[in-house]
Amino acid sequence: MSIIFSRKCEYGIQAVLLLTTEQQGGIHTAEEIANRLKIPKEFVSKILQELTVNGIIFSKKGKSGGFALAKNPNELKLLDIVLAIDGPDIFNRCVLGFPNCSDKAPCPLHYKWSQMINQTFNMLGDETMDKFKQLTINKIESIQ
Amino acid sequence: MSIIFSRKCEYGIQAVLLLTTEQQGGIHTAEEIANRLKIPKEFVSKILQELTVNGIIFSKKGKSGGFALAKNPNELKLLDIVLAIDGPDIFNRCVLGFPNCSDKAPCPLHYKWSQMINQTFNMLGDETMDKFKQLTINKIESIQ
DNA sequence: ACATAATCAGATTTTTTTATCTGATTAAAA
DNA sequence: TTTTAATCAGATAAAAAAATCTGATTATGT
Repeated sequence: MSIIFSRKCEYGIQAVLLLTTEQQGGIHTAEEIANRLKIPKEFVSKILQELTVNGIIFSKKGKSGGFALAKNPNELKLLDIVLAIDGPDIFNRCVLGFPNCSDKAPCPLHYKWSQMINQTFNMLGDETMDKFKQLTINKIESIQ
Repeated sequence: MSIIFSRKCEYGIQAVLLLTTEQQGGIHTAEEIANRLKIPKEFVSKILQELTVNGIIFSKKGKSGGFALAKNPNELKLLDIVLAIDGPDIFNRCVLGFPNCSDKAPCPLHYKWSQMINQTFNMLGDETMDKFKQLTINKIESIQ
């Protein structure tokens, strides 16, 4: 199957979106996140840890602990989440897998693709956060 | 690692591009294709078979056999190749993995993403074939 | 007709990704 | 201070994708 993001990355983005729908400081446990998104708890725990290490979210240990957004959602870009989870490969690697693809020796998709990548992966910055939140809330509800 | 296309799909696209750089009817063996693209021969053989079944390329069996483009390159779209190898999943599946994502209940990336998909996956139709061929030749040479 | 060189088909192995398990550590609440 | 409920860390298992192997079939060229 062709995929765009790894499963890990999909779950990570979903989790961040869920946290985004809450007030700043609204804290959720890994189990709660897993249940609402219907994804494996242990797996999402690992991903939440990576997001924590990379400063996208923060974690509170111990009883009544959990996870919450570290940044103001307005400053958050999709780029940051993907970088935190899967690293820079998706941006460095040629979309068709040609090893020497570059601006100077571009593959047939090179220009359109990097244009698209820039547009898409910076999107959480220029969308208004209200609209974004609303869409996300709809989505979370539609899962349940 | 986040990827865009499966490895299988990448190899398939690369192989078709290689065939595109030849005159219509120019035939190449799986081994030749594997060597020029520096990808595993047995794996690309399988992929070439799938492309054959789906009518993207045709195969000639026996001695002096091999593979060649089945269509006029002008009629060929990236979409066709991806569909032949990985099926329609990439177009049906939500980019963020939300199970109920649709036009009516869109995920935050839904609209931008489908816009991008349409632009990108139909591209081999509206690019002029000469330019496309030139880019591909550059690319193949830069690998070696 | 025979040898050769290719595709084709299916099974198997290896590697990577996804998912699970176990236990340690942390901190709040009783 | 003890119990409880959470993150954290590392090992392991299961599933999927990528790669390899073996042999059969096909058709060309000698």
